[in-house]
Amino acid sequence: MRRMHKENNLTKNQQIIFDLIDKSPEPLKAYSILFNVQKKGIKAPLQVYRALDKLVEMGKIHKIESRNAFIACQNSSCQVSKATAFSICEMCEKITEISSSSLSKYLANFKDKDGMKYSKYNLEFFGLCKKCR
Amino acid sequence: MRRMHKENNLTKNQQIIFDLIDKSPEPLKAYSILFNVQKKGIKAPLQVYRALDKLVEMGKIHKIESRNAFIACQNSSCQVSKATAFSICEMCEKITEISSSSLSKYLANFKDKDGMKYSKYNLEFFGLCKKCR
DNA sequence: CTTATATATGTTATATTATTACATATTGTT
DNA sequence: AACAATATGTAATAATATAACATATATAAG
Repeated sequence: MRRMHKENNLTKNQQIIFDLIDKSPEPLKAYSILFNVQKKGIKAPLQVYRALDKLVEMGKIHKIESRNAFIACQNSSCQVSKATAFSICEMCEKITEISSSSLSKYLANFKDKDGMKYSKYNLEFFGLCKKCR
Repeated sequence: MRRMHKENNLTKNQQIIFDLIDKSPEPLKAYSILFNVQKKGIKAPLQVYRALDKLVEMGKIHKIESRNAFIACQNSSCQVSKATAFSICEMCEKITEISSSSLSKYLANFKDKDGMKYSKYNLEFFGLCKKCR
């Protein structure tokens, strides 16, 4: 290996796994990722989960919590993901990252009754997409 | 058993599991629930998951997706839960249901770029609670 | 360049979370 | 009483995720 992570470069495993997720039209699950990268030498679940953790941390991908699946960041790529919102079609499972500045402003400034402000949030909307309606 | 679910009554297993979650100060995980209700005759994971599914469907409890844990509804109890928001302390894991009419109004009326409106949402905020700050 | 430290990888085993499949029982309705 | 719908019981297994430990590579400091 030439070098590891200078600046924001990805390591070998991270790159392999990011590429797969990034070119996928739909969110991928950890073991489906594992299956798809075995030919590239990634053999164990832990290797996948470690790369996923780092990629999430960097904001390159997001986890769709209600689906245990991972999707490449579709917004301001490569930023740390502290504020995520997704649209999920309950029929066809099409999942899209929502990019709405009014929504993100509203949520970033939201304070609860005790005045607690939050450093991070994840929002998942459910409904029917155009096709499925 | 005398009767099952007339009106909104819970069945035997649902009641046992709801009572446990309702009196718990913190969200409970499925297998911790299972362990705690084995003395009451509920022996298998599936019995727990089935009751949990129904209770979520009825809005008596909510699932905290990022934690795979279940919490009793703390808002308008016993309504179908289509709109949920939680506050999660990343230090002590204290989790609270957020009850803010402005937030719920904002989200219930949110439309994305394509004009898509949603029938359901789940929002999880992360930060540090009062004690942990 | 060499050493130290942090980060990444490889590997095995195992823990945790959730569902499939099938049989039986109870409820509410006709 | 007969039926359909819902709930329960049980065993097996699938799917998701982490612990523990060894090795390798990268970056920073001397």
